Amino acid sequence: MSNTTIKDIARICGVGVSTVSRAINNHPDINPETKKKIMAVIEEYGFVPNDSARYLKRSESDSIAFLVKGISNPFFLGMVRIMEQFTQKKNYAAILRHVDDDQDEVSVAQALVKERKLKGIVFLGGNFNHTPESLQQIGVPYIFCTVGNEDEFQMEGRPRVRDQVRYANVAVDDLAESEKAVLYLIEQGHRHIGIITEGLDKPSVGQLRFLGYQKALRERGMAFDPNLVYEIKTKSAERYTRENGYLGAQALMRDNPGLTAIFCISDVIAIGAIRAIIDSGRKIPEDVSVVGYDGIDEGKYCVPRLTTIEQPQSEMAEATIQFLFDMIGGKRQPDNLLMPAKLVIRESSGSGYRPEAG
Amino acid sequence: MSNTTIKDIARICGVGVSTVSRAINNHPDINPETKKKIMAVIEEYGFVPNDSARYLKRSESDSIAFLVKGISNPFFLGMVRIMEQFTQKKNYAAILRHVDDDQDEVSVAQALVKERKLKGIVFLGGNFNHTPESLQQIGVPYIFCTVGNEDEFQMEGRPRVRDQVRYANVAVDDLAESEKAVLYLIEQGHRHIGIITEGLDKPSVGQLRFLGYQKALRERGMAFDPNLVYEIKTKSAERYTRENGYLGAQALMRDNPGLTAIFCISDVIAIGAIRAIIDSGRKIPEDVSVVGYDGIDEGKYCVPRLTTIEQPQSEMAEATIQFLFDMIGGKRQPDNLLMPAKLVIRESSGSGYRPEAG
DNA sequence: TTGTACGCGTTATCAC
DNA sequence: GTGATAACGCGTACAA
Repeated sequence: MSNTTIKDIARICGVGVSTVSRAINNHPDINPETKKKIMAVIEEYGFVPNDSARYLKRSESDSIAFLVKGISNPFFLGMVRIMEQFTQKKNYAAILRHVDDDQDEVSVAQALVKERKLKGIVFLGGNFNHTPESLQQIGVPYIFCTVGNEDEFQMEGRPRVRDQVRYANVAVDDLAESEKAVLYLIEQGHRHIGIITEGLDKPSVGQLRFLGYQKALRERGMAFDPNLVYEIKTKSAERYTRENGYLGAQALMRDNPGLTAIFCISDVIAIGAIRAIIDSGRKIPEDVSVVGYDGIDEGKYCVPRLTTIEQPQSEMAEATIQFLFDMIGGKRQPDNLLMPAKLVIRESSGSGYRPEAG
Repeated sequence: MSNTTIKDIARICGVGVSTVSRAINNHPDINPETKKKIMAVIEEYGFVPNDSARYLKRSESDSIAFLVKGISNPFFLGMVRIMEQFTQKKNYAAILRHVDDDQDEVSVAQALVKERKLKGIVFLGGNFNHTPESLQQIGVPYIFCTVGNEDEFQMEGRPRVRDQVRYANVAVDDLAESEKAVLYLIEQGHRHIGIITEGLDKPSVGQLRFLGYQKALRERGMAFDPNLVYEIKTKSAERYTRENGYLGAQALMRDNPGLTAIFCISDVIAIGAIRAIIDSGRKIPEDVSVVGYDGIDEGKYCVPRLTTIEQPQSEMAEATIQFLFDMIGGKRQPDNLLMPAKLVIRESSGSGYRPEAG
C-alpha cells in the first residue's frame, strides 16, 4: 500500500509519532536504538513522508528557486549549474523548475513562495512583460537574469516598470552588443548585411538586437534596407532553430544578390544559416560572412567555426546568485547590472571587400 | 504581506472560507455576485492559495509526472513535449521534473506520488539500476523510456530485475542498432573502425553500444583491436560532449594510422570528432567516415551532415504515453517494447576502400 | 527520552 | 447559496 503514514509507522513500532518524526529528521534527542528500529520498519514498509504536509507545517526553509522560461536552452542550463553549486555552498536548497512559454513565471513564483517558503528567486530567460503589481506581490527577493531588458523597448509612452518597482536585473546589453557585431562587419567592408531576427512587433531580445543592427548602420551612414531583414514568424514556441536560420538565409540570398554578410540574433540560427549558404554553393567567409550571438559550445565545433557575441555565462551566473544572496541578507538593493559580452572572431567571418563586378 | 490565507480573504469579504474556496475552484453552487466580489479582493491582496495545503487535502488527482534524468538533453525534451500534449488531451495534468545525476529517480517518484497523488510516471533517461523492492514501492503504474536497458548487460550472474518485477520499458535496442551501424561501415569496406564510447565498466548505454560494435566485428570475422577503442572517462556528469568527441578522435587518429572510420555512441560526440578530423587535415568522408547515434537536429545541419542511427523520437514518445495510460486504465500489463531505429546515411560516411599504399 | 495534542491552509461534508 | 467543521499528514511545543 502506498498510503502509509507516520502514524502507521508509529503504531507498528509501538512509539509516538513524534519519535518517528525525530528519527526521520535526524533529531538529536532520540535513543539510537529506538531510531534504528524505526528506520528498519520505515525501510520495510517503504514509507515516504508526504512533502505537502512537511512544507505546510514548516514556517520557513532555506531554499531558493530557479525558474527557467522556455525549455531546453543549453545556455541557461549551464548557468543554473553554476548557481546551484553556489547555493549548495550557502547551505540552501535549490529548486529548479521549468516554466512553459504560455505560463506566467511570476505566478509560478508566487505559488512556489507560498508552497515552499522560498527565500529568493532567480528568473532565467523569457521577456520582461510583468506588471509592477505582480512583482510587488512576490514577497521575497528576486532577480532577473538574461531576461529581455525593458529599458530600450519602444514602449509607446508607457511608463517603465523599473521606475515603479526596483527589481534586480543581470543581463548583457543586447542592443549595444549586437551593434558591436554589426560595426565589426561594416569595418570588414561589408555593405550589404542581412539580419535574421524575430519578435520585432513586441518587446523581446530579438527586437533589441535588431535595434542594435539599425543603430550600427545609422552610425556609419549606411541606409537601412528592409529587404535585408528576415523576420522569423513561426507560430510555435521555438523560434531559435536551425531550420529558421536555414530558411532565413535562403530568403535573404534570394532577395539580395549583393549580400555579403548575415548577422543572426542567435548562434543556433546562425548554424542553420551557414548550412543554407553552403548548400547554395557559396563559400564562408569568402562569399558570405556569418556572425551569431550567444557563444554556445556548438559554435566552437561547427564547420566553419562561428564568429559570435559571446555572453559571459559563468560571470553572469556568479554575479546573479551573489546578488540574490546579498539581497536576501539585506546587504544590497535591487539594481540593474549590465555585463560586458565579447566579440569572438572565428572562421565564419572575413573581409567584405569584393573584386567587384558591377 | 505574503502570508495571506483563505481565512484572511474570507474575513475581509465577510463570508465563510468555504465560499472563498468555491470561488477559487469555480464551483457551481455560488452566487455570481459573491464570487465577483471575492475575486476582486483576492486580486487586490494578491492572494495565492498554498499548493501544499491543496495537495494535502486532495485525495486523488488526475496527473502524471515526467522525470527526466540528466539535465538538458534535447532529445528527451522533444519527447516530453509530445507526451505532455497527449496527457493534456486525456485531461490529465502533466508534471515535469528534472532529476539530478546523483539523485535516485525512484525516490523522487515515490515522494511525488505521495505529494501529488500521481496516477502514473514516465522515467526518461539515465540507466537502469534499481532494486525490485524500490520499484514495487512506487505504487502507481510507471514506465521507463530511453533508459539503458538491463537485459544485455554483463550482470555477473545477478538475477535480472525484469524476472522479479514486471516493469514497462520502451527503448531502442541499443546493442542491435549500433551493430547495424558498424555492419554498415564494414560493408563500405572499412577495416579499421574506431569507437568513441563511455561507461564500459558499468551497465550503461555506452556499454551496450560498445557490445554491438564488438558483435558486428565478430560477425564479419574481424579481429577486435583494443587500440581502436577510446573510452571517455571524464569524472564530470557530462560525458556526451563535443569536447570529448574531439579528444577521442584525436587520440584514435594518433594511435591508428590505418583508421578509416569512427563510430561514436552519440551525435554530439560525433560532431566533436568531425571537427578534430578536419583540423588534422583529413577529409570526411574521403579519409575518415563518421557515424553517430541519436538523430538530433544538429546532425542534419552540420558540415558535413552526419550519418547516424536515428531513434524514432515521436513514435517512442507516443508508444510510451499510450502504454502508460493503458496501464492506468488496467487495459495492459507492463511489458518490454523495443522500437526500431533507422540508419540514416548522410554526408559524413562513405566508402572505406583505399587505393592502398602499404 | 518519549508521547499527546494542536495547528499549518485547504477542500469536502454536512447542516442551515 | 452559504457557513461551520472535520479531515489531509506532518512537526513541534509541552507535558510526562
